[in-house]
Amino acid sequence: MHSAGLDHTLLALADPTRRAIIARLEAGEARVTDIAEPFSISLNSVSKHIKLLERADLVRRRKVGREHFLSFNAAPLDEAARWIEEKRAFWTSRLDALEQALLEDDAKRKRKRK
Amino acid sequence: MHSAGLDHTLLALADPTRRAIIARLEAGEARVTDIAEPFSISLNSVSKHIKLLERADLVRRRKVGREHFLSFNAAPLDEAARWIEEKRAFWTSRLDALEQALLEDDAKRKRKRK
DNA sequence: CTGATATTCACCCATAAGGATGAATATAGG
DNA sequence: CCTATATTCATCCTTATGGGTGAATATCAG
Repeated sequence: MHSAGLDHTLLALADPTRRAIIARLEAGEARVTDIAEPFSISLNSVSKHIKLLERADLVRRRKVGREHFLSFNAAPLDEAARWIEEKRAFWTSRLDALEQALLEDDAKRKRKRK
Repeated sequence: MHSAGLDHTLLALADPTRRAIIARLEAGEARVTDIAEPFSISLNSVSKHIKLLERADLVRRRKVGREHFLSFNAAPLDEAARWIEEKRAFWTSRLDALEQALLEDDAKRKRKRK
């Protein structure tokens, strides 16, 4: 299976703290300390969340001296979006088919009634 | 935070076995045994995977006698797709801005050269 | 060199995931 | 009633999350 990347991406997104970190990075690069500031958890815990995000390649790290600047990388979202949209498309077509069936049924009833 | 649903949805999707189960359900309703058949893991393990999918409301159960018919419910995908697409959109606009900057830079260089 | 700052590393803890096995429950079919 | 089938429940094991604390490392500022 070619799904390890997708596994890591979806798992990384399946946590509110990590989604908040990503949202924070939309405002631009940030250091670990900056990212940790709004959260009530320890700096260490945030560091671990960042590690999971890096494993999924959703976050990139640029070291300058003792500071680590993190940035968001949206590329892995493509595969995730593709998978989800494929399932949604399938379901939409299903619903369309159901609607079609209902319309045909309706038409049949009308024909009978006349 | 209103994210428990999203947490469950993304976590449920972050496993190849569960994604395969969903793919299987595209072919229509299936019993637990039917779903477990292609996998090399125990029936019990599959039962647990289904439970996670049900927690995320991605799978619905219809009991008929001793048989449980599972079906796919795409509704939770909407919220997941919305979140991901929002981040992708942000990033796309970013890339557009970068491209714009590069084009302007290019134009400037051309002007200088003439 | 010394002290402060930025991060991680090494552990510890609790809980959950993912797997297995064996027993329990419910129902279908003689 | 009896047996086979469909599924779950109760455990157990291993590994991974998500959190914490304290020490180690690296770098900046005097």
